[in-house]
Amino acid sequence: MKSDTVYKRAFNQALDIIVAGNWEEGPPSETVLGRDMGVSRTTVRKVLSRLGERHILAAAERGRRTILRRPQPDDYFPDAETTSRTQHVESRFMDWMLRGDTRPGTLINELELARQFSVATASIREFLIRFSRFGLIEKRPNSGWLFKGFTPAFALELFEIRVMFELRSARLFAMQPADSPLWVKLEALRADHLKLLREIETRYHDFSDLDSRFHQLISRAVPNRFIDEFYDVISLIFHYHYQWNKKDEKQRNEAAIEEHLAYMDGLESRDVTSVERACLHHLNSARETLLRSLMSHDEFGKSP
Amino acid sequence: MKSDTVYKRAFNQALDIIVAGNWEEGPPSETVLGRDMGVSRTTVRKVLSRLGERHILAAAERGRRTILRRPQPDDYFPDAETTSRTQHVESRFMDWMLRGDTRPGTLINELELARQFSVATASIREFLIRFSRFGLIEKRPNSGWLFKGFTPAFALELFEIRVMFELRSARLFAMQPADSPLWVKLEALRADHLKLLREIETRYHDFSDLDSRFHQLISRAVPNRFIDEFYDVISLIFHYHYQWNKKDEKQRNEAAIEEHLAYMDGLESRDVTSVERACLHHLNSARETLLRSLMSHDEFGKSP
DNA sequence: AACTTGTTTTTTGCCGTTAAAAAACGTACC
DNA sequence: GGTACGTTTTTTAACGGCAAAAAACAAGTT
Repeated sequence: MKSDTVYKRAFNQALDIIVAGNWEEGPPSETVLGRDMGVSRTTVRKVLSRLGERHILAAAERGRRTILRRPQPDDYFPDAETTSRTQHVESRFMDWMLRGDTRPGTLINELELARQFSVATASIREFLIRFSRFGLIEKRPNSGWLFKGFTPAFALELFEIRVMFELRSARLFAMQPADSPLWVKLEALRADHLKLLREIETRYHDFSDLDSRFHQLISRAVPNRFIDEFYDVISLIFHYHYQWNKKDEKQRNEAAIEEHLAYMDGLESRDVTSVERACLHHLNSARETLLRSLMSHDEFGKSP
Repeated sequence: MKSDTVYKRAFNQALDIIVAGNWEEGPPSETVLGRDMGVSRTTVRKVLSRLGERHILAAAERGRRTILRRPQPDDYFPDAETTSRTQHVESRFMDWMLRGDTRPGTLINELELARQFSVATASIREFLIRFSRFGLIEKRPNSGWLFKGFTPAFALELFEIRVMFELRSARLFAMQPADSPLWVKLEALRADHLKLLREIETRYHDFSDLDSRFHQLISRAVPNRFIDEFYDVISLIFHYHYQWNKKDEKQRNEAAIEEHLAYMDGLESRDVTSVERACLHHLNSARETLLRSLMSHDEFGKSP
């Protein structure tokens, strides 16, 4: 059956809101609550009912509920129970693919994965169909899925497209009118970059988030659904890949921040040539990093 | 349960082979047969067994089966029984989307479509997940799918990418060495274009096939899985779209053939500027055609 | 009339199961 | 040892069903 992670996540979220002291006057209406937490009223009512059972919230009295006590750590549902089946399958699969000794050419067996991840085959199937657009697996009808490998060839093809898309978006960004709100956002992002650079010693893994915010800002200046979709591919690849490859993370990120700053200078100069130069410089070094990491994985982690 | 379309298609295919007179000495071994028809031995045996039941093939005698009679039209399974569930859902959905009065912003209901197409919801779900990469629908978790519409905006975004990819591929094609087999293939394709142009009055719908062969040839010169995948999007869109919009088909195709020929001249000149000019000219007119057709559909077919 | 909460209906997400199809296993023949 | 065919096992494709979550409906309140 369907998992109740939506409810459990919403419940934890409600506890956070109470802790933050936002319900001093009692919670807002069910409808408003549902909108704020992004769930249906059905779920809101389930959350409120549990808050009542646990004596955190008093029963409604003349349409007003009051807070009885401050939530404690053990009121929360554990994190493991708040990740949906879909997320679970995704992370297990990425792990299996990136960390396991899965070699290019391997045939993926739905049934086996289902057993291994303890989910139904349908969940695996749906995931694989969704995942197939990332270009790493390919369907063989009435047979399994072919794993094509997270290989240098994959990285090169990915970056060929990425360069085309990013150059296009960077050029269009530089052509935005001076009063566009994008420039303000870019300045804010520059400030975040500078801040992170000062605190690089301790906060260097926060770069990954900054990186995706930066590239999203550029590419969303003039949106195109196919480019947006492609960025989902990039994000997922980098998300899992960097979770696995921590080597030289600090140096890599420090260098990338400098490249981003130069890239921003280029954009603000509005000079196409310097935009392109800075953009290419950054993407080339990103490609090198990814390639180097794939090679070393091949050499030390996977050879027979 | 699973449909037996694989078997039925294979059976019809076997009848064709017999009619073509290729089994005069009896059929080859089950293994070879399976490889040739692209099915497993299990299916081959089912086919052979039915051929026996219907007295088309005699029982094996000293390892040799012989043909008893020539297959008749009523030996064939009807076409309707040879289309897989997946194909069926695809064509029904495209019809629903393109011909029906489905407006942008409509929420797609899995259950309703399942009932309408008489398939299980899982089949619809899987199709929608696969289809979502075409950028026309978007998932709303725990709710349905949002139909974003086959709108001019969609066509413009599609062509923005198409132009980027095609210019890249055309440039790379023009840079191929003179002894590359691609040039031979291009010449053959040119001949097909000229032939079709001469017989345009009667054979004008054959252009669609020629068009996709031409663009595939160019883009596969230096392959990139993401570009290949994007061409699947283009092919599907054009396949169903032109099935529906027949207006001015002859003139449109005639003009497109001329553009293709100019494009080929550009490629063979190996001059980047002329390649780009011819390529852009063709793509611009293709975009115009699609846009015009979308507009007229909006105006006359769908307005309330 | 817009809002709020209680109740019912519908739809999604997910599992278990079954027939079709593939793959693996076994045996015999040359 | 390789190839051909009979048999068994495994896997995919697709259905029906059930709990979670959303959506629709209903009635009461301000």
